[in-house]
Amino acid sequence: MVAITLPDGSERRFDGAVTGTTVATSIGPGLAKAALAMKVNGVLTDLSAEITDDSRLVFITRRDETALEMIRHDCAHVLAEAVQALYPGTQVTIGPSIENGFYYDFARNEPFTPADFPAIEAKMREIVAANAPFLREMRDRDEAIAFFEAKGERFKAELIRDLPQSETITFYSQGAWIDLCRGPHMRGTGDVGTAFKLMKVAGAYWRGDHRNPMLSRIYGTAWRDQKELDAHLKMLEEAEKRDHRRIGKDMHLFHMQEEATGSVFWHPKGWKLYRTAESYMRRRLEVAGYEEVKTPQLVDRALWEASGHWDKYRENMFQAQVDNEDKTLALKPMNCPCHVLIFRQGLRSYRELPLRMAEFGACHRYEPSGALHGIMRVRAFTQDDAHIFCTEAQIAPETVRFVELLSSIYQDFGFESFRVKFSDRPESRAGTNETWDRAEGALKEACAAAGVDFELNPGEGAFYGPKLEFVLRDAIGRDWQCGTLQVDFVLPERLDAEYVGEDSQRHRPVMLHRAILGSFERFLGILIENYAGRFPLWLAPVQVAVASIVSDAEPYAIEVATALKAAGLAVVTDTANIKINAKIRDHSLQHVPVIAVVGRKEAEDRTVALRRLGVEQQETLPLDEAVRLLGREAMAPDLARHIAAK
RNA sequence: GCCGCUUUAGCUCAGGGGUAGAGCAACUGAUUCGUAAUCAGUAGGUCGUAGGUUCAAUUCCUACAAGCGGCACCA
Repeated sequence: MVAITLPDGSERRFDGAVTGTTVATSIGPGLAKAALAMKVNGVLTDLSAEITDDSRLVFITRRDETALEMIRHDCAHVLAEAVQALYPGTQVTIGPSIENGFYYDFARNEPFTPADFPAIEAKMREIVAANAPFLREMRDRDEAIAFFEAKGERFKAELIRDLPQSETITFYSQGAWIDLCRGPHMRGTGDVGTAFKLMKVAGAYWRGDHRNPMLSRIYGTAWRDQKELDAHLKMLEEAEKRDHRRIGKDMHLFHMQEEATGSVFWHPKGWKLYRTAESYMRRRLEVAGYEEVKTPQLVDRALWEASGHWDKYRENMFQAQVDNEDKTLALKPMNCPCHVLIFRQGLRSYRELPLRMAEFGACHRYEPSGALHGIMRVRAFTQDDAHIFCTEAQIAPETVRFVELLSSIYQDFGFESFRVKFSDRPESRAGTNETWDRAEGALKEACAAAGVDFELNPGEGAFYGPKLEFVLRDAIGRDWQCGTLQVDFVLPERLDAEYVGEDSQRHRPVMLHRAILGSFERFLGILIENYAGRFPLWLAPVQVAVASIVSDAEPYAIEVATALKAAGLAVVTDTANIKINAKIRDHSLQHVPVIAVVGRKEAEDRTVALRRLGVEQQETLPLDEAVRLLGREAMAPDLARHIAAK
């Protein structure tokens, strides 16, 4: 007797072992048709699996999030079958479901191109239409290895060899095609449906290791139905319009060119945006108890040797020599060693701790060519860097303060939520295990105190200490690390930083490396994408466009612009001899938040007609009132709060 | 760095072995027109760079560079 408990609490009894299919059929034909898989006591399982003991059972239907993952996984199998049917000799490797879709890595001498997609997709549709059932079978380990080796599938054979001995080897077949797979799968290839599309090809290293051969990866997207697929494709199209490289060009914010690969040429408007962000950060840091410094770009290699960078990081450093001097200098890739040098000037007291030393530090790193990406990943960038010299006991309270500051700043820039990753000790590291235990422990405690929910990111810490990474997303869902906080017991030791404690003895301070924006370049790139170029008034590089309707209003337009500029606003004056419709269009396309229109009427009445970006409705105000209003609205959020609090 | 793709006017893109074309932008002129494109005209290109094949290359081939999509990297 097997008792099955359903989510509504009802129970059904069966004489013996029973499959999910049988249970579903016993409940009703609707469910029998809709059930794609099931969860038995919380474990996702094939519908055809036998249930031998009393169990809680939940059926998975197409509406469930889990079903979407299964559709994608199954679709990867369908892709693999199609590819092997069309391109004999292609070896299969792995093909998981991922966010929005799936991929499959193939080993083939000639890589795939998007031109192959129509044929592959057509074959996939045939396979789906055939609706072959997914059949699970267990195999003996050695037999499974022999099976794949006989077929020339050496990657699959390698996978099985590396599975733990205890692992059951399961295969799934769909018609004549069979693959090593842990499962589970839906009932048959027909359940995949037709709402899928192959998206792109890419090279990918076997098992993610650059020493391994490169495989040919095909990415696809798959959804429950055509409507969802269309919505996703539409979303991607929209996201493309938010691309910071596109907007940077259209809005004349910056450009990049071959003569300075990986460096940004900031144009006047982009630099204005940059400076707005910088001034804001400078105020926030000052209020938060930081002291700003500036340290050299070029520093003797001796310092980098002492800090450990020469050993661990040299290949990423730009070096410089001078003809008649026998010295090697390096462009700083980080600011920390220089900050320690400032800390070491004079004898420090425990009374000075925590000492928060900030720098908008311009750094150069030789990033691999393939890593460069617009202004998000560059070779020359400016960090909103700071180092907090403190005692071990101060790690937790300083982390809490930092997280609060970061959250408030992200909110001011329009980011309501962000992800936090906790990266612990990497394989290649400095410092003893005991030191790492202490550092990781302190940081974890601090996270608890600050109420930070983090995902663990094992082995990804800096060589000198564990770190928190604050991650923001770009328009198409790529993650970028912006903020960071890193605990460092190593560098103070290496560079011999010390302070005199209450006990009159000398002690090592701990260093917290921390950044909020990360780099201005990356953060502004994400900011551009987040706002799609439609910045709030305080950030907009051009805040008001004053547009005249007739040339009679030109002198007044200039007067209006002058008054707005005097109030601190960034203004362009448009007195060109073109129609007001065209001016509205031009400035709207430039995402200017406010257009102040002046014609004869406004010139006579000494008013302006304000039009907000994308809003047809206008508001006509006396000039002085408009200046006051916009001046107030354009205030940075921290200053606005200050005024509001009064 | 690795795999693939791309590179033609300021921008977006078409073209193709016989030395280039559109729209928008720019410039000139007309127009003074009230909230997302006024009309007409003019000018604008070593077809990424360097080699090679050819009577002839921007087009075909090779190398390099940069960009794009991934992978690896991101101290």
